Amino acid sequence: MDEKYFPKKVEQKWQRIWAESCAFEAEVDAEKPKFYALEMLPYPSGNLHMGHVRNYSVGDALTWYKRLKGFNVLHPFGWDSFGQPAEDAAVKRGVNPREWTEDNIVAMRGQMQRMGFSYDWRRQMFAHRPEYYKFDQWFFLKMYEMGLAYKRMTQVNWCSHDQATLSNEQASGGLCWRCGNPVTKKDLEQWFLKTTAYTDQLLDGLAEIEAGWPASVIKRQSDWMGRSEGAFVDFEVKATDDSLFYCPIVDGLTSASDLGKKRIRVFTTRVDTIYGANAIVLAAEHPVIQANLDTFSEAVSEKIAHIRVENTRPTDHEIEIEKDGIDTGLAAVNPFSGEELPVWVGNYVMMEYGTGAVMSVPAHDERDFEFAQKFGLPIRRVILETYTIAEQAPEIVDVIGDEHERNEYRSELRETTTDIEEADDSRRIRGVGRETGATNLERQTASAGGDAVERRSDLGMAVEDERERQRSVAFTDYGFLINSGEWSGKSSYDAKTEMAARAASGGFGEAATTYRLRDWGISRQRFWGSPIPIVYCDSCGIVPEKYENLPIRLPDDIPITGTGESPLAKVADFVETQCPKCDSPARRETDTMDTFVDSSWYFFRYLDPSNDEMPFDPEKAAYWTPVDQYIGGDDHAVMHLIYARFWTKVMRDMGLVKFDEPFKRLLTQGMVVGETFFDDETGKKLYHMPGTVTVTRDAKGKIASAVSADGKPLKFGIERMSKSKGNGVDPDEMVEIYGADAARLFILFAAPIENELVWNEAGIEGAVRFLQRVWRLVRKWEPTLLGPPAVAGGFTSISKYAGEVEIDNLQPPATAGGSDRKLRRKTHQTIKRVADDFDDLQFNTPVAALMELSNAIGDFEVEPENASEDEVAAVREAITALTLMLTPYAPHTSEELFAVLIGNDNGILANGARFPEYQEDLAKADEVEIPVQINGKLRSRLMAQPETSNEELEKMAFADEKVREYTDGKEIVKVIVVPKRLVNIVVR
RNA sequence: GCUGGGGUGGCGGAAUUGGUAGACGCCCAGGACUUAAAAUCCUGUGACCUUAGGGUCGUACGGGUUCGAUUCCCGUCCCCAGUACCA
Repeated sequence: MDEKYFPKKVEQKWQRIWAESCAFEAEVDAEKPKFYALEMLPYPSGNLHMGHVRNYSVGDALTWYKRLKGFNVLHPFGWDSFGQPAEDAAVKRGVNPREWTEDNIVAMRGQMQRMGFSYDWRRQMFAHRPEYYKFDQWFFLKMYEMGLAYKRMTQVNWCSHDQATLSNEQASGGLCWRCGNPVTKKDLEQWFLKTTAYTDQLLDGLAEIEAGWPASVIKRQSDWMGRSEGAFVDFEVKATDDSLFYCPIVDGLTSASDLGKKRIRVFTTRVDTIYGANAIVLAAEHPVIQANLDTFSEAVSEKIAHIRVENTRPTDHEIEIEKDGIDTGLAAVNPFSGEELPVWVGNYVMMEYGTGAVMSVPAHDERDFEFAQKFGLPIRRVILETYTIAEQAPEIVDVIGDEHERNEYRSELRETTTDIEEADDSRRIRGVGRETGATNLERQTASAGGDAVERRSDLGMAVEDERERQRSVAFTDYGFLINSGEWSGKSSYDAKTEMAARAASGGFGEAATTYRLRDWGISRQRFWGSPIPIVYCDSCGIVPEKYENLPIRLPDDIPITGTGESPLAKVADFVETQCPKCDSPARRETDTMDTFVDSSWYFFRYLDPSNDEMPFDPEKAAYWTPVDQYIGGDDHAVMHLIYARFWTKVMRDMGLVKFDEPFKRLLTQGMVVGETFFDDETGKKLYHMPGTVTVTRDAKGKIASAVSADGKPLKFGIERMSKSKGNGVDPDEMVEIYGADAARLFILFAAPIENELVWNEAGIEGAVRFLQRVWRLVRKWEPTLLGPPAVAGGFTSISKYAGEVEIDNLQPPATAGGSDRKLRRKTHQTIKRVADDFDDLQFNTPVAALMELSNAIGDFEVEPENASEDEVAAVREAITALTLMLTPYAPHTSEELFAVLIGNDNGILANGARFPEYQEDLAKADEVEIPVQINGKLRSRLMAQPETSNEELEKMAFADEKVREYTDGKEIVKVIVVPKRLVNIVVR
């Protein structure tokens, strides 16, 4: 073995051996448990950035671990290679999108391979190649047959200057990203996939995967789909001149009963507040408004037109839009109270959600409150909060609310009530025998030590102020109904359900559920995507292509200008075709599919990448899928992960797969950010590489000033690392300077995987140092180490490449208690820690454990030349285990060291080696340290056998000199002994 | 605003889920080796006090529960992320 560790040499050697031995190629093998490890596929921008490296380093570490644990691991890679950047490059530089994409893939694959990631490259998929997008089209046709793909009019962002459709990002701020002209909305016919047909399944399925997914992702998906349970309520409309009023009957929005009544339907989640309604507010686009525009006064019509125009303006998220609206002069009757309410148009009501009409209840809804205040509408309170009620009925307090609220009340109730009852309804708790109600302020005063009587008199004013403040905002919680006719006195929470039922039985509404999730618009007026396989025929209409005509190929060479409608529309060869039904001349659809289509099912293509008939063989899918672990950035928490889940459910309904959820477990890794320095004169950004920037820092480690190599002061900040930001560390450079193993080790050690990672150069140097230390250790012991490997589990089954290697199952040395015994204990404790952490998907803490083990080997008192057989055995076991466990972080280095250990250069780790086995009897400590506390303060420590009884420990504690100091002459109140943990003596 | 997640040394972060707070690494300081430097190795490294044995404080802040709280409960402040008038 080389005296020094040369990462580059080692890495190139093992990358070659792995490739030659096809080490990472996996096939279906019913005998072995499978593990499908998947990382989100990248867009081939041309450069790997550190975010990618982090993502693939985690995935690869897990892959190595599972492989060493004996799983048949599938670890594939592919390219999300359709999409806008290729078209932008074509526009800007006149390059061919296909060539540009292919070149980028070649460059990035080279970078990936230099990092040494263990992929089965045979299974690589490319979204932009016809062999793949053929099946995008295949799925589209299937969904069309299933009624899940349909076409309808919708609005797109449109730049009339460039004659181009724009994505929301390209139209941000309401201006075209290219020419800066204002963006308008344009109606276009677009294809949609019916994701809404699966909304409930997508929501309910979250429960199935909840345990394996980050809570934040589950939450965001659930919010995105936005299920709200509530009720529809129909309000009868009255106009001053009824004969002029026209109520179009629109499904779900309005209704006309047999009595000829004209009704507007509102959606509300809080029917219980309906007695507090002061108006009905409609969206400007509401059909009832639009149908009756001529009956309104000119001022009203103008205002409505104005609101409508304002609504189409793309909104800037930062600015809160001021409430606006107008009274139409129409009236509507509250079906519960019989009260007549004015009908308004309001800019805060959206046509796209619910029914485009709301009942305005200012006392109990913040938006309605704001609206009522602005226009001087009456505000009537119909719910009182629980506390106020409690004063009237002091025996029983019902608390209805979320977990947090209930906790808050529960802890207060403990002080003031004799009994707490947890009701069956998990949302409620009930305190019995409560003394008094109290406001927040009173409770705080009380807990600060105020006397009850004094509190009431002295703080009376303050309490009133507090109550007044509460009246000045909308009260949106549940409570008890007042001013609500026959419902007064009821709990509003219960009334909500009962009132919805009343609406249904009275024929003026029903319980209803609405969703935020819309159908998925997949049409893109772009070139670089899968063509939608549809033909328009003058006689047959919309005709799906025949399966045998797939793939509908993209033309090879077409001018791309970035303006005008879909570029494909300009290619006559593409557009002109024959009707698949009647063979007469017809036109092709020229829109292409959203690239999210490609990423919705790519992970199934890996299972069967060259299948020409089907997207994949269902039998192969039955073995490999679902994905056991998916890893990627949380920027895909919503769209991609909902679409992929939707696609899976559709495939299940098509009979291709037999499960509901594609990803059992999801890991979202945090961003990699870097300190970025700006040269003020040139505007250039620099990443802080050694020697390029001199930095001074303040006491907190924050940058105080930065100076470039040539002495110029620089500006600085922290930004996401990427090529486009100009602050990306180039992975190739990392590999060149430090080696791939060190880069991977550092990136996994530096922070928990879900945290943001601030890249710093000193840290990676630490990783190199650690690898060098391990290298030196092995070299130091090398003369004594040759022979069969020395750890149980190390080598059970060995592949054809490496040859058979015997297991050397060491027995614990007879002379327990020496330094060898200590090292063996550390070795086995480490094995347990590392395996447990990997199983928990923790990648930073095992490194610390491995460093400790390596330090322990380094601290071994005996030199190799004087070591006894047992001592050599202990060291050999420790080094063998260390090397094996280091593999997921530094596979090249581990292979090289392992080859030294066993004298076999064939790549044993990649070809059948096993993770070391933890042996409990060896890990067990001979002695444990027992801290002794007096009144909870640490005063002394005892050494004891782990099996020492509680009584014995107590006796030992009292015998301790230091303990005596604190206990002599004191009364012993209590002694707590926690076995193997501690002794706490309470004295007075 | 709302929702979710957080707040532990100079820094990244540990802590068996209620039981010795600060593992491991980085930075920094001192020492050994060297003609010298680099590399390497050793020592120290939460704060304050100290009679050198230790003592006191310390996990954003204020309370509570407990023999014991970074961990559980309540309140306050701050940071990050998501979201945006979703009725």
